Amino acid sequence: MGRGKIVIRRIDNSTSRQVTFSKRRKGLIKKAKELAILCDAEVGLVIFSSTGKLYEYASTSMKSVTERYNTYKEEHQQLTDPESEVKIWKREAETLREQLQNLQENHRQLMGQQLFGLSLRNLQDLENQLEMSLRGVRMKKEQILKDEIQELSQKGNFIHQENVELYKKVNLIRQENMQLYKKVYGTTDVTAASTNGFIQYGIHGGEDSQALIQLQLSQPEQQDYETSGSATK
Amino acid sequence: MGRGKIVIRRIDNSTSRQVTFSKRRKGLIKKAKELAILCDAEVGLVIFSSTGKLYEYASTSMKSVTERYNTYKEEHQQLTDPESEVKIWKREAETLREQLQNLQENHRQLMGQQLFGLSLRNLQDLENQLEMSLRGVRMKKEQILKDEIQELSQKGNFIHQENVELYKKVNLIRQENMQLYKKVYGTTDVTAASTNGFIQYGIHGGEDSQALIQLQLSQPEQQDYETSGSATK
DNA sequence: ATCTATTAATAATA
DNA sequence: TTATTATTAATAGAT
Repeated sequence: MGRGKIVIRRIDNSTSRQVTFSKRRKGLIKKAKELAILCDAEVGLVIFSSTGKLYEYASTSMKSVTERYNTYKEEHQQLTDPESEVKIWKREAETLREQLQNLQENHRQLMGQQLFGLSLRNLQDLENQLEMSLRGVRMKKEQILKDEIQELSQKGNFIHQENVELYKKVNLIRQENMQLYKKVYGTTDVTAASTNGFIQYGIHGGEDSQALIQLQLSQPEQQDYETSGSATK
Repeated sequence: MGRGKIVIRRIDNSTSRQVTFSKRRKGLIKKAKELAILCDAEVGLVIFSSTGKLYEYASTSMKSVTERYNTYKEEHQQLTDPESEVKIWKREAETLREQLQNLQENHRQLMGQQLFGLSLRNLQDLENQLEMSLRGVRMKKEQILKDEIQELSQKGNFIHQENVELYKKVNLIRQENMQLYKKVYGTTDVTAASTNGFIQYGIHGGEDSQALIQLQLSQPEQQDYETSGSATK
């Protein structure tokens, strides 16, 4: 899965080996995590690099894994030290672990799982909670979309305004042109002028000019789309 | 890297979870082996499935890995007791605290709070999750209600049956009564008997008796309402 | 570290 | 479990 196929044997080049180790170690630990989460498994992983450095991952804790492993293997080992500060930290860990478990149960139920022991009342509460959550999420979603729309709208208005200014200038210049035209050819040939559409381009030029402006506005918006990086992966 | 993208969260469907576990476990162990060989590393991997089955891999041996692991921990934390074990427990607490915080954030979001940093895509996922949860809760609720209805229905049928039996007995006794009546007053006065409605109460007494029975059945159900202690609390 | 062309893993499906 | 295959994910090699 790289620029070329490789054979699975010790990489001789020390640098390459180091680099590959770094990449693959990361990948391995990622996959170990995914397995633990996806399949609700308890995973422990220990890696010593060829230089003797230790890397480890445990879905619960390495202690938990090794203890379970040893129990599973029907062996026993106990290492405890009655140091007082140790006890304090053990208790701290225990407290946290309890909180974690409570939250996990709650969490599962919010995820629609583990609904076994629940009464109708509990389920009703859960349903209400989920509906409220959903409302919150949807409101936030709409908010984002509305903000985006507003931003675009503002930009649109700004550009529209710019265009109006430009049209004013164009009109002025055209009027100047008409004046010059008169001076050069003598009498006013209004029909010729209006046929060229000069007078049409006023600020109060009616519905057509408005439509024209809108049409021109719709083009250059793309560049400023930065909200919600949905394509960012 | 399959037919579709997946989110890394516990797979609900038990069969899918089993299949995925089987595949990914194989993949993980393969990659652990490759890392050990390619990079000359010592690797130990322990996996407990959600059903409690143990799978393991060790590039050398699990004994070697755990021993080296423990040695490393001891060395790296400068011998044992006084401050080092405290550090271990501090780290343990830290790990748990992190897990707790992750779960808490996730939890808050499931509760519809703390939606600030979320992209449209994240919100969409959340919304989907909440909708799925809601479906689960509602299904469970319906299940309970259906079960209750079925239970009541069964009890109803049972009591109905009892009533049918009782009516048979009543009819028999009435017929006996009629016999006695005859014996006492001589000739058969059928009109008097039927006017009292005796013969009407047969097992094949027609639609009316059925309706009557139904009516009487609808009363004494209350006492057996014990599912879902909605009023318990 | 970062960037991609490629290979490898695997999700969905049967 | 195994096999197939369309896709995604990992990563080898290069920068």
